[in-house]
Amino acid sequence: MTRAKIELAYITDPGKRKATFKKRKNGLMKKISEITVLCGIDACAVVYSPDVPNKPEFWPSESGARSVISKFNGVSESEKTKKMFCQESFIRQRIDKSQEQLKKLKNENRKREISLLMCEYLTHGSNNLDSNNINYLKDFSFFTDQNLDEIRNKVTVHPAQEETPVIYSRGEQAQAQGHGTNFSRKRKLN
Amino acid sequence: MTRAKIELAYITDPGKRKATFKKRKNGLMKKISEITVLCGIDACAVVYSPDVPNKPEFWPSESGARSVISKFNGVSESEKTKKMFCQESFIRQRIDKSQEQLKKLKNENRKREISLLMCEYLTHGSNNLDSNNINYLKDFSFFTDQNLDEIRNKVTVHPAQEETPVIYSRGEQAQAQGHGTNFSRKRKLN
DNA sequence: CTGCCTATCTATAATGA
DNA sequence: TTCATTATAGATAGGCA
Repeated sequence: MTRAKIELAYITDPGKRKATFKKRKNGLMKKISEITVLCGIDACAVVYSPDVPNKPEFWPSESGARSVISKFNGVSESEKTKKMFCQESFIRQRIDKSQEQLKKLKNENRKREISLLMCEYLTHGSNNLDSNNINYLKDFSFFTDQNLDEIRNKVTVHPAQEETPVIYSRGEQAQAQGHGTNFSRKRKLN
Repeated sequence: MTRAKIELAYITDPGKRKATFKKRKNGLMKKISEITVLCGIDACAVVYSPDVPNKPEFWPSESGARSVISKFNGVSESEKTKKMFCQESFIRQRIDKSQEQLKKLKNENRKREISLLMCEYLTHGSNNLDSNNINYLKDFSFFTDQNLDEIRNKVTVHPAQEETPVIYSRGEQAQAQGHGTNFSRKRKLN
């Protein structure tokens, strides 16, 4: 309870000073917004918080304060801010796009890698399927399943049309030779 | 006597509005000087009086206000700009990195594509090298040259070691069959 | 207008959770 | 440290000179 009359002097106790600052800062903000609304005028306040030397706080808002201040030094800050925001979102879009493209390429790359491995295997027999290659078998079988689904789909929809790459149909053979896995089959989305 | 609770809305009566403005303006000034002294901080307010559109009033003093405002404009703006610049360059770095990775992946992808084509060609003969495939011949030969260089390099440095993929050595045959180009040869950088 | 008055409203210092 | 409380200091709307 405010028993003590405020003595208009610097508050030495840090805790008290901080508390007082917070309360009075809020009060100030309220007063400013009130006079602004009641009297239909422009007004603003700028306060440098203690312990945060370079981060002033403003009322009624930063843009509002900037608007008021720029009135008398003739600079429109809102333009700047807006411009910067646009630039930033543009850059973020570019990043997202690149990342997506990257993802696609990685997948495509993986697919081709597996196909190459298949080709190598079919050309030289199982002696090349050593411990270094065994790690590819899962993907091998997965892509084979995918290709099989694709082929069957094409055969059903366009029975006379055969565009499936040769290597992919070889992949089917390879799987038929006993390298199937329990990978779940996923339909290819065209 | 303040019998009526203040309703936070524009005061339509000019006389009342003016009176309120004057009182509240003084109160505001007092509050600002108080918080300034009590908490040892910099603060200022700028108020545009009604009927005097282009002549704002300042506290704690015009020079004081200008000092605070210039701090506000100068320091906070430059900080912001700096920060934004940092953020922007960080984002640009990410973009560059992504683009570079993209480029590498594209190249790798191309290489594998060509290898696949080689494989297909070797397996089924030249009847598959139709007009759709002819466009790949340049890259085909380019990568073959690259692979040849790589192989020769390895043979020179490690004569007993043979790790070159089979398809690549097949590529050498393919080129020997007469598909060479005038592509400049680039040494592979390990 | 300009101040002053005063009943009431508002802000807030000190305290406790 | 941050909220909620509360009693008191401070601010102020409307009236009046």
